[in-house]
Amino acid sequence: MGMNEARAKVFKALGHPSRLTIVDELAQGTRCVCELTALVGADISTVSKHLTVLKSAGIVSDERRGSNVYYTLRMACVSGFMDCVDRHLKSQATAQVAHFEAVPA
Amino acid sequence: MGMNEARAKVFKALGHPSRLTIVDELAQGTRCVCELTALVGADISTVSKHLTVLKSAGIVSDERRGSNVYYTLRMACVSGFMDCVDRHLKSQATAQVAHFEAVPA
DNA sequence: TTGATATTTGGTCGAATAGCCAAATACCCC
DNA sequence: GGGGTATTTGGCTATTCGACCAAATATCAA
Repeated sequence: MGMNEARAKVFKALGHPSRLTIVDELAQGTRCVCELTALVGADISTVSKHLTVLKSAGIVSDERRGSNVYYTLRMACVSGFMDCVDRHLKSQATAQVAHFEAVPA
Repeated sequence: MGMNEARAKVFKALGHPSRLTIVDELAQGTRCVCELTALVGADISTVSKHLTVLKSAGIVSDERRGSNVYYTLRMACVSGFMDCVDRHLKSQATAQVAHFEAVPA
């Protein structure tokens, strides 16, 4: 797999609202599938597949403990980039407002 | 658009090898569509559509000068995260090798 | 205006994604 | 082993994506 293909796989894995919700939660600590399912609010099989995507991109790891499977965030720097994206989105929103306000009524 | 939907749009836009190639190049400076097309090696209409995706995610901006359109990277922190992803991919590769080597011949 | 170059847009088609349900698997407790 | 809970996997459908080609648009120069 080429350099950019490997990178793209990571970004692609992060490119879904439910998966970002999961990553945000895992940034707080390890969680089991049932907890994440309750959080996301989709079918458990859907959440399981989202977790498979994150895992195969190397963003999370899983570990079975008894009848539960726990997932852990492995790419801590994701949170840092998330902050960067948020700042950017906010500044865009501001620019957008400024643009509208610049149009005479 | 919800918080995580907006974020996801950014990640999704970055989740394609050709678009990462473009972003890497634009990190070096502004480029016209023709330069990026040569770099990516796909049909110019395909590259144009990739640029539309990046632009609508707010990652790049465009500006026409004469008959050319120039694109500029607007989300500088992408490069920082790219480094983080690369470090992660490298450490995974190392772990993978270690895992194989741990298996007796 | 005509012709040439640069870029975007519309159309089509095959591949990939995301969701749900149902079935399979894993583990625990009895 | 059998039943119950947790999770994954397979199958199906609808939607989205990505690539190309062809046509439209924009700019420039003659």
